[in-house]
Amino acid sequence: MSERKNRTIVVYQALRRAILEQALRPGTKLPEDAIAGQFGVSRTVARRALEMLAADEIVDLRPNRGAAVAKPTLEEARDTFQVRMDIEHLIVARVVGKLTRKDLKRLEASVDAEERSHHEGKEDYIRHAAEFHILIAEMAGSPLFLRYLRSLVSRSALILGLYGRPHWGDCNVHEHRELIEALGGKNVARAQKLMRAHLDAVLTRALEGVHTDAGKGISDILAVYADAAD
Amino acid sequence: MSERKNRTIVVYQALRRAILEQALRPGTKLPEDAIAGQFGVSRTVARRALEMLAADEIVDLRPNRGAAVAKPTLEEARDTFQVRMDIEHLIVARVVGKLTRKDLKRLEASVDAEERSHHEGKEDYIRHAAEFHILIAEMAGSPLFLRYLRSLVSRSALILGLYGRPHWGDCNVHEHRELIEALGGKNVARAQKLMRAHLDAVLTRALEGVHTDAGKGISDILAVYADAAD
DNA sequence: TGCCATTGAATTGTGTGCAATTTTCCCATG
DNA sequence: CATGGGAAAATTGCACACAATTCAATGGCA
Repeated sequence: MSERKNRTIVVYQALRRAILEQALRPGTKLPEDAIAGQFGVSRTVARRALEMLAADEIVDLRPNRGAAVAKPTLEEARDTFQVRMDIEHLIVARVVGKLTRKDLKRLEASVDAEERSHHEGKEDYIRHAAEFHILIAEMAGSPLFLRYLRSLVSRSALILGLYGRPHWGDCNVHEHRELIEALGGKNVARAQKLMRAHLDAVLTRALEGVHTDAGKGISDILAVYADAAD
Repeated sequence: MSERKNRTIVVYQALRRAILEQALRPGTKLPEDAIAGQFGVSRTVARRALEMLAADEIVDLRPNRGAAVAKPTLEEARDTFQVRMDIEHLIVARVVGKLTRKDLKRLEASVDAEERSHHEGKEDYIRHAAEFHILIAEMAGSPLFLRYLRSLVSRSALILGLYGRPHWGDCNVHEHRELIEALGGKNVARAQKLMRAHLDAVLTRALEGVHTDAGKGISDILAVYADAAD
């Protein structure tokens, strides 16, 4: 996705974060006016941001009927995870045995950050956990696969939040470390097996505890993200 | 790709066609004003169409510097064909042995149309040939894979036009028919092998008899298939 | 002559108003 | 009480104007 102009990007990233951290729950309507107002931009910018989110399949954009946080059906959720599994396998096949020491260091650093965030109780450990997979995809050297995985990871997070409660913790960190070790080796099948097991485990953990929460107004939720423009 | 409003779609499809039929060559600048004027719409619409084309990776959108028909580098071309090969293999794996008689009929009808167009000398046999692959992807039942393949097929066509001259004819039709037969069977590996051979052949035919300075890149693209012989 | 700053033309970025469409809600009617 | 019609409200679709940016050409100056 071409990195478009400043203002649009800021709104896009803020909304994206809000959605992935489940401040905006699936199904929440996202009127252009409300977003534009919250962020102090025009509808033009808000709309662009929404279009970018739609490209990520994180937002549903229905002609003349407005935008809403995507609420994938079970079928779509299944598809997302299946495709993600396939793509991650292909990516793993490409990187196994081809990572430099520096690459491995980067991966370890990412997991370290994830662990730290998690222990400090920060909410952004989710982002770190996602980043780990993105990093591997980057190392595969395929812009297309990287792009696909970016979208798939976002969508996965959305779905996990929809149907369960992401419950990532030390298990996740441990599995990531195991993966790094395998990626540094030469056994493609083993690395793929670990990847599959990891993704399965994430899904399983997420679905073992379900929580529901009443949706609040968009404005209230967005207020938090509006000024936190990092 | 959310099917947006009427006017935008029309411009989008027209431009897309123009690009894929090589009326607009890679590198051609696409100023919003010119497009808007040509189609009798506002820049707003023209821009939306360009954004959609950019999502298809058929148009390059550089911030503040305008849009242009994508001109993939050799690296990007390689990536496109590699990824397409991988994705088509996954799709084949999903449909082999699971197609109904109706599905097979649809595929045959598509090839028939392709053959007819080709014999009548119509230019749109290219579109029919592409449609064949899209149809298979539809039958895989995965919206995501379908979406990926749509983009990949478009991009492939663009690249073939860039580095060579698409030269699809009876060979193509024959290979498609062989593929249908294999897809109706139960041997996944065989169908995948045929798909690989087919894509390989398309590339070869497109690049044969090209003696431009792009020549040095040709072998580079083909090198992709040399080592990946599983 | 060569180089750099400045200006100007071309093109995109953004805000805003109005038209078109969809949704909602109310009320008449069976 | 359910239901269908039909305005009114909410929201997006589109056009256009102006601001901001980029790129190229020009002209001063050493």
